[in-house]
Amino acid sequence: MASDSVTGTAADRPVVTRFAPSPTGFLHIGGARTALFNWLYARHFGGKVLLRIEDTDRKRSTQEAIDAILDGLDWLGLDFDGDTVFQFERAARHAEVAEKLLANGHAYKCFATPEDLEAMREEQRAAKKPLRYDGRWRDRDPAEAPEGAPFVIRLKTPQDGETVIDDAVQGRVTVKNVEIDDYVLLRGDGTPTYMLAVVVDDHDMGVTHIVRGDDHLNNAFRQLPIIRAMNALEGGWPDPIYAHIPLIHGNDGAKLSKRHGAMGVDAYRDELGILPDALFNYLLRLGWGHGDQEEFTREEAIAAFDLPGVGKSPSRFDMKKLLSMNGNYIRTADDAQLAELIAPRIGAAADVGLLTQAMPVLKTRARDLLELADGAAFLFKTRPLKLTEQAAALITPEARELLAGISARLTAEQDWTTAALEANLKAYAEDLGLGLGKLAQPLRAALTGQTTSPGIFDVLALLGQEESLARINALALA
RNA sequence: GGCCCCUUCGUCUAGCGGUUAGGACGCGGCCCUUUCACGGCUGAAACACGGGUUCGAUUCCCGUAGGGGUCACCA
Repeated sequence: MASDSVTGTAADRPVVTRFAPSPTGFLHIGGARTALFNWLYARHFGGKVLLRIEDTDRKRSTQEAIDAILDGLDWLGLDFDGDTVFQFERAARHAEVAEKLLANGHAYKCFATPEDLEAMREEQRAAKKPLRYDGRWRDRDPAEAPEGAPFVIRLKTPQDGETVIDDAVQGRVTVKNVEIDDYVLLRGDGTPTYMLAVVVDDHDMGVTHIVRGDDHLNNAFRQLPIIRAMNALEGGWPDPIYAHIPLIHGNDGAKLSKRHGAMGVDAYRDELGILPDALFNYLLRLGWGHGDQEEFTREEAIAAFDLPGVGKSPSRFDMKKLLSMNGNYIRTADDAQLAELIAPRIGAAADVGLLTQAMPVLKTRARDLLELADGAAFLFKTRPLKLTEQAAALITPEARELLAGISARLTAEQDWTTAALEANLKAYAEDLGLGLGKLAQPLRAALTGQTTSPGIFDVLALLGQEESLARINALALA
């Protein structure tokens, strides 16, 4: 079973997961899915999900990015427990741990300059040897360093044996300890590196399960020695359970490009008109499966989600499928809510009441909010309507004559309902010995300016008698 | 290059020694139909390759190939 199951202790504690983005940009698709999986896992087991902003890179971290990430998470409906932790504020605690490691022989001062190290790497490259710190100060007496020379603190990692991680997603992974070099814990200016900060914060926050992208799998082997050293020193530092989830690639198999996932989730909302539930569901199914089920409510997702269902191979982002799923969600979404969502996209003329009324026939025709707004636009067009090229082509002299006939009948129509309108015009078509299509298409062009629209009787009913007749008469033969 | 990970239809996935290899997106056809959609039915489409293990491999093991990740005083 488990190698030296220090992991057993973390498994016995109530689940605590965390999402730890670095605020150097928006919340992208990969980050959103990592957040989602952490959230789902904690919710499934009745545990907690914590949020930590990894802002120790002062040059690249921005408030805008923090706001964008928080906003994106909120939009997706992912809520976090406890207060948000800002990593930079904890620098003193990180340094404290580094000092403790140093004082107890688990770390040491390294006086090598960046130039020394670059030269070292250059040699290694030339010799085609692995690039890694060679431990030149590991066993050297600090007294040999020039007086007052700057130094960093490096972790003294084990040199023999191997480290085994039973990853909840990747399975058992083994790395020889010689592969892990003595990396930097505390920089020359006394600030902590990421490698130190994550470990200390995860411990202090009580994180039991670390669910993150598998680009961090190698890091786990570097972080474990800190945990083990601290555990040896003061106890209470059990190995966490690791779950390294595969990354998401673009649909060409390469890294996410600007066209797809590299956009922030806010762009999915604002520029693509994606519903949060749809993105939630799509992301859930990207890299995770549960039998044949494709659609999940949040409750179902929480009930069904677990790590064994996460696949081990990277997945490609497929916009087509996202759109298809989004269309499914639009079709089942509340009419009034959809109306509120698209009204701003239509403009000042938009009327939420009318939009809500029209929504049942509009929403089967859209996969995203932009299409939905486009589809609704005819309702608010002002006369004279601008016809599309295809629509204009339908308005032949014969069609104008038909429109005149239709106008006469509809002017006399007392019962302006879809059913009555349908009966009326079908009878008319029959009287003329024409297929309904012969009437419907010119009528559609006159009413909407387009060749495609919801059912023609729905359009008439929605537009109302007065507006419908005005649009028809504008093109009917006088 | 070293190390680590991955490999079922084009894509997301189900499968956890014996299945006509299932579903979804996309694609083709048919039906519905006033257009476009929706919906229904239906078709084409996959176990990367080579060795083992086994009565039997998509499934277990080892290679090969391909893909990805990672090698900072960045996170």
